[in-house]
Formats: sequence, C-alpha cells, structure tokens
Amino acid sequence: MTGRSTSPGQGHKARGKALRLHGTIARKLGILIVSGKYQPGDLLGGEISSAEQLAVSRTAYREAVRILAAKGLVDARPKVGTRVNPQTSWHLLDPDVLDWTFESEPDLVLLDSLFELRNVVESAAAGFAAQRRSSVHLQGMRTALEGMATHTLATELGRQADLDFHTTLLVATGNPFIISLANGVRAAVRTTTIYKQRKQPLRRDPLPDHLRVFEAIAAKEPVKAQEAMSALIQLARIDTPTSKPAAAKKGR
Amino acid sequence: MTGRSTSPGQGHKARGKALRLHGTIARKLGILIVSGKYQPGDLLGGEISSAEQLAVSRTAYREAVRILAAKGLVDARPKVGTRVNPQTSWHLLDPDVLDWTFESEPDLVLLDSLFELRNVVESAAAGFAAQRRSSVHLQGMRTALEGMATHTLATELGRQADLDFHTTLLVATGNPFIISLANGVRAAVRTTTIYKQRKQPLRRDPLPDHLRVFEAIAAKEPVKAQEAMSALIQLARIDTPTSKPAAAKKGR
DNA sequence: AGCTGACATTTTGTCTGAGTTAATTTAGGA
DNA sequence: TCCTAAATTAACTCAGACAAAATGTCAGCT
Repeated sequence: MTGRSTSPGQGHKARGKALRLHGTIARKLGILIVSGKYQPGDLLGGEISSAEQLAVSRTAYREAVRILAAKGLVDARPKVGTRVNPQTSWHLLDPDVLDWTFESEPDLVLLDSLFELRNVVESAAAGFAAQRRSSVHLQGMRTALEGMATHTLATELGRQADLDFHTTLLVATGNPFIISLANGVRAAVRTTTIYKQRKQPLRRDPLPDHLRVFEAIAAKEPVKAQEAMSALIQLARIDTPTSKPAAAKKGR
Repeated sequence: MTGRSTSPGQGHKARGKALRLHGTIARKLGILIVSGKYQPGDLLGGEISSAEQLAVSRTAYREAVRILAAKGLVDARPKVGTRVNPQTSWHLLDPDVLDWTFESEPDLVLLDSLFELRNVVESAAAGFAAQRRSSVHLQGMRTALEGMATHTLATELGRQADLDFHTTLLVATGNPFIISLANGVRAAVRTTTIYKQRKQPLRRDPLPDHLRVFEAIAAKEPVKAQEAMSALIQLARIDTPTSKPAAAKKGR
C-alpha cells in the first residue's frame, strides 16, 4: 500500500464543512470497506499499528473507527480486534455510506437498486402528499415550479428550485421517516448522476413531468400523483447513462 | 446524578454486545436529543464541563459525540461548540436513532409514520420478491412458515421463524437497500410492539396472512403479493395497542 | 480422558494533560 | 463604510500510561 494516491483535496464534498482528521480517516477506511478492499470478516489490524501506518495518533484513528462502527460497518471488541461486519449489518442508507459507496465505484446494479427504492418511496410520498398537502405546501411547490421554469436545470438556481419542489412535496407527507429517507437517497442519486449533466446538456425537459405530479397533488388525486411521480423517476433513470464511462478502473 | 448508576443491565438490547462507556454516553445523549430535552440549535456545553458532569473522561465523551455526529444528531466545530442539528439532518432510520426514539417516548404519531413507511417498502418488497424469487428463496420461506406453524409466535423459536420468513423475502428482492431499510424498520417496530405480546396472548393468528403472501410469491404474482403483504402489515398495526403502557419504565 | 476453574495474554477501552488548529469576534486601518 | 488582522475560544490532535474485557491455556479435579 504505498500510494497514498488520493490528493488531499477532499474539496468535492458539497454538503459538509471541511472534514477533520478523524473524518478523513473514517472516509478513507469506509471507502476501503464498501469497495470490498476490506472484506467482511477481515480484521483492521491493531490500533497502534493502523494508526501509525496512517500517520495519525491513536485518538484520531479510534474516533474514525467509532464513526464506522456507528454506521454498522465494523465492530470493535477487546482481544478480538476491529472486524468488518457482514454487508447486512451496514447502514446502507446512511448518507455517508451512500456517498462512499458511489464514490468508489458507481456500480450500475447498485444504482438501479437505489433508483428502485427511490421509485417506491417517492411515488408513495406523492400519493400521501396528494392526500395531506395544505395550501401552503401547494403554494411552495408552485413557486418552486416557477423557479424551475424561469431558470432551468442548467443553472444552480434552477436545480435549487427542483430540490425545493421535491423537498416541499416530502414535507407535505407529514412523515418524517419518508422525508429523511427520500432526501438522503435523492442526494446520493444526484451526486452519482451529476456526470450526466456534463455529458449532454439534458435529454428531455423535466418540467412537464413535474407539472403532472403537481396537478395531481393539487387535485388531491393520490393515485394519479403516484403514477406521475413514478413516471418522473423512471424517466430520470433513463436519462442516467447506463454505460459506465469506461474510465472506471476498478482494479486500482 | 451521582452514581455511575447504570447497573450493567442494559440487557434489553438484543442485537449488540454490552455497551462500552462511550456507547452508554452516546445513548444517553442521543435519547436526550431525540426526546427533545435538547432542542435543535442548542449547544451541548464544552467538552471539559460536559465530560466531568457525566463523570467520564474527555476521551469517552468525545467518542460519544463522534457517534452522535455520525448519525446526524449533532455537529461539532471548533470555536462554536457541539450543536444539536435540526431534525431534518437526523438519520431517523439509523437503527440506534430509531431505538432511542421509541425508547424515550413511544410517540404514537411517529409509530404510525413508521408503520406507513414499512407498509410502503415491505409491500413493494413482496412484489419484487414475487418477480425475482428463486426456488431456494421459496424453500426458505416455506421452511420458515412451517416453523411458525409448529412453534407459535408465543415461543422464541416461532418468532425466529417469523423473522426468517420476512428476511428471506427481503433477500429475494435482490435489493440491498430495501433489505437494509426494512430490516431496521421492522426491528424498531418489533421492539416497540413487544409489549403487545405480553398484554394479550395474540389477537389473531398471523399465519393465514403469511400464507397468502407466500402463495402469491410462489405463483409469481406481484400485485397479489403486494396486496397480501400490505394487508398483513396493516393488521399488525391494528394489533398494536394504541395506548402506551404506562408501566413502560425499564430500569432507571 | 474429559471437564472445570484460575491465570496469562492480547486488544480495545479509558484516563490525563499538553499543545494545535479552526472559526468567530474584535480591533485596526484604508 | 468596508476590508483586514489579531485575539479569543472552542474543538482537534497528540502522547503515553493504566484498566478492563475476551480469549486461550493449563493445572487440577472428577
């Protein structure tokens, strides 16, 4: 393991403040785990040796392990060591784990699985929103749609409006778990599909799809809203390039 | 708060090994947060004062905070302090957060929200399983159902068989995210509704409901499977007492 | 021979105290 | 008035020692 390859610039992490040392170590180890470099059942090596191998203090290393353990990736026990858990124990929907998963290698099968879950959850969310939305929610969604129309998804403002639309819709469900879940999933999908924005400007105009969802919710028609949202998400998946940009070297 | 009180008996935590000190602190603080004792925006007080107030070293306290931060509950930054995040940042579906949430106060509205999500996800899962299950999956579910029939949900073996059924069904979906999510949610619901097993022996025999799900999956009929699972879950919700058992004090 | 209990060992866990770094506040200057 | 630099304060990082826990080992007993 000579290469400390990763240039220190972890600058691409939009949502958090700059990572501290323990966060950096946790991220590094987390990626090694979710990418399979460390297999479930493997030991991570003693604290002392691991810490000095990473050129950090035992404190920083331990706090990193604590983070990984909090996300279900590892389990640390005296005399045994720190062991990588089976994948069934991982908190796959944790935002960081999701991030690490799609950072390391944008596995297309996994991406499909994520879209599948998003479809299930957000479609249902649209249905609930159609039943429970208040006029305030409706107004918020309308404003967001107008924002999407004037700016477009090509601008940051437009993307923010898109985000606002979906967020407001989720809030309208009144279900905090659905909000938490869908927000995280969508963020991960967004991160992954950010490449597409770069390749082709945009294959389709997403506004009509959003409008259909909005109108169904405004009319309080859950089934229609559900179907419209499902269509929207499936079209988004189609717009996602299913060919991995060949540059994806998995073998290090 | 003098004592180092905690008699070791945190025994109700079935899934983990005994908590260490940092885990205990994280749990304690986590419960304070999700229960609203600490409000979003509040500061947790300096490391030194907080640590000595809890009668632990700064190391243990810091590792506890690291755990909470990993679950999105707090955010620690130099000069600012450790601040409780807004609820939208919490990883509500994290198993520990879920545990803490329903440990502190079994909020009925929240419980309904959780059941709602479970209904959405697990019903969809049944549908996917009906499309994708292999004969091995089918055999596993059959065995589990037989186990439920011979033992009953009154015995530990029977409950294990019930768990096996649902787990195998989830595995049959082939979607790791759905597996991760549904497993966690069901565990939380199970923990919460464990009281019901005690109050009345069982209001209904859940076996027929499970059989309907099984048969739909065996017949590869997604819609039927989905409906059957939805019915099963809604009936489970009905069986859940909507009055909180005031005796819910466990130790302490 | 096989089992039971004490002990020895290894690894994480916890503690202490010092020094460092980052973000905010304040003061200074253009 | 606005921008820049120092002071402040909190978390962050480090180092090294000791404690506790889980495992493995071996003597002693049945």
